[in-house]
Amino acid sequence: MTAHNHTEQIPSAEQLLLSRGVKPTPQRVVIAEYLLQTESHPTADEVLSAVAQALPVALSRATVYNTLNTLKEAGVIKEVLTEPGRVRYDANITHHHHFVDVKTGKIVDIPSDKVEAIGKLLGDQYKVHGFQVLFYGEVESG
Amino acid sequence: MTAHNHTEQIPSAEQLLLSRGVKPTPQRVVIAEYLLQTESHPTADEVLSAVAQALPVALSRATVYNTLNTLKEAGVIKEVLTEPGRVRYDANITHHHHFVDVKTGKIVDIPSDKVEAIGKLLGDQYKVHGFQVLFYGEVESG
DNA sequence: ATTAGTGCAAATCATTTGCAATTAG
DNA sequence: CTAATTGCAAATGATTTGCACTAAT
Repeated sequence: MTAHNHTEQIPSAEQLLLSRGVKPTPQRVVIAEYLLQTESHPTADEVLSAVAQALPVALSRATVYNTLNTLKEAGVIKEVLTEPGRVRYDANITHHHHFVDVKTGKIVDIPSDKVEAIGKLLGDQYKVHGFQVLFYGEVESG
Repeated sequence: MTAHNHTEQIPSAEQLLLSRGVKPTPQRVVIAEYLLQTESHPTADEVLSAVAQALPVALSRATVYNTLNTLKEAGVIKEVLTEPGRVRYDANITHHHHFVDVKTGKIVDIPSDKVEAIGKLLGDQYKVHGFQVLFYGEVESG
């Protein structure tokens, strides 16, 4: 039950970009909208093909990369490293972790509070600024 | 106080390869030896330049990649993903985690038992086969 | 007009692959 | 001789960059 009624509480992608100091060009808005509504942790290429589809505007590969980097630097999205050779993106910028379903390859967000305790497990010779957990396993379909 | 006396308890790289069913060619032995004695989590390129140095044998980039893949598949080494775009390698094949020192970029191994508890933190809708923690912070120099 | 942003094509970087030459059994 | 391994160079895939073009102030 996530918020997608008609009385739209979610800030528009455009407002989000503005609030982060990123000029909301049509390309950027479309990419941000796509990332905000998917849970698929897409690569740059996946963003391009998904967005090239229902396309209200032309979009080049270079712009996808530019935009992803701009959004990342502005804190609108995060990089996710799960496999060698490609970067995935996630519009969930809350501190959280990932679970890779080894059967389907699906990547599921795991909220931070589930694994919060981790930050305290290392001795005090380590100052932990943050951490990132990548789980591998299977998610119950039900 | 790790084992590096002269009464060498450590199996030779050659024996290690044999025990894993990998034919110990000179190139493979040299690469394995290098990985076994470093804690630097090198990339393929770093392996190449390090080994090209004190070189008892010629070595091409392709062979470095071939060997790293062979050793990985044989379970002699592990991949470590800490940054986009490149793979690092670790001859520590015990189940463990990593700590990236944000000041120096150094990557330190964290033994599994320090964070063991993590596997149990998710609810039972997740069957956790394994997990990988990447810490960011600072290590006390002392 | 000036500046930021886009798109194309070329460049770069890490990695892989095809294939001929080399080595080991 | 046969099979596996190496090395070179070309190919590939992801990402970046140079630069001319366009849009917005």
